[in-house]
Amino acid sequence: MKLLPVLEPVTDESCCVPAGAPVLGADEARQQAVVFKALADPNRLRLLSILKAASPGATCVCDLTEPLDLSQPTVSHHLKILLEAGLLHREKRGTWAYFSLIPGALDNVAGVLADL
Amino acid sequence: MKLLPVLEPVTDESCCVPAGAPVLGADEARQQAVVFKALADPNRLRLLSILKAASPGATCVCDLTEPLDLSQPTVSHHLKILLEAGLLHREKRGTWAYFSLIPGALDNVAGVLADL
DNA sequence: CGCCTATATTGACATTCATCAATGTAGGGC
DNA sequence: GCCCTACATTGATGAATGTCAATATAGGCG
Repeated sequence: MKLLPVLEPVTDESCCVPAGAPVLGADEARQQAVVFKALADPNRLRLLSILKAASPGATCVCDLTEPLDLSQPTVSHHLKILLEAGLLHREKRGTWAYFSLIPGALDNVAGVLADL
Repeated sequence: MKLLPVLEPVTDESCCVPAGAPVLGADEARQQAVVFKALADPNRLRLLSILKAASPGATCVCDLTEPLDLSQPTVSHHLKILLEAGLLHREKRGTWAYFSLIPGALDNVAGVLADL
C-alpha cells in the first residue's frame, strides 16, 4: 500500500511557502534577469517592435538609427544586447547585417513569467 | 465611389515596415520599460517567485529578508519598485505590511510582449 | 591595392541602479 | 507617554548602464 505524507495544516499567520512549491534560485534568477534587462530599455523595446513588424531578414542597422534617433554605434550596442539575450537573429551579407526576431523568442519570455 | 490609395510595391531590399503595422512609440516604450526594469533584477524575480507560491496576503517584509539574504531596507526598496510597476498589492495591518502578487499582473506583462 | 561603406568595438562620461547604514514614520502594548 | 517592532525613506557609495566620438574590422568595388 502506498502511503502519502500527512501535511500539518497551517494555522499561524506567519508567511509560509506551500510544501513543494518551486521558488526561484539565485542562479536561475540571474539568468532570467538577463532577458528582462534586455527588455528594460525603451529603445530596445522599440527595436523589437520594429523587427517584429518587418519582414524577417529585411532589417539592417542603418535602417534602425533614424526611427530611434540614435547614433549607429548606439543602435549596434542595443542590437548586441538583444542578440546576446537570445531574442534576435543576425544574418550577415557582406558588410551588411540583417536582423530579425527569433520566432517564439518573446513567447518564451512570456513562458518564463508564467513559470515564475 | 470610394477610392483607395494605390500602394507602390516594395522592390528594393531596404528595410520597410508593412503599411499599417503598429510600431511602438517612444512614450509607450518608456512606460512598458518600467515593468521590465522591475523584472530586470534577480532578487526581484525571486521576490515574485516567493509571492506567487505563497498564500495571498500572507507574506510580510521580514519574511523576505532571509530567503534573499538582503537587508530589510533593501527588500523594502525592491518591493516598492514592484509595487510601482503594478505587479504587487500591499495590505497594511498595524505596523505589518503584507504583500501579494496581483492576479493577472504577470499575464498582462506577457500580453505586452505579445502585442509588441 | 586603395578606397568606400557598413558594422562592431573601445573609451570616456553622465546617468541610473543596488546595496547598506542611519534614520524617520507608524502602530501597538504597557 | 514611553518603548518596542515593523516598515519606509534618505544619503552615500560602488557598480551597472546608455550614449557618443573615435576607431577598428570586414566586405566589396574599381
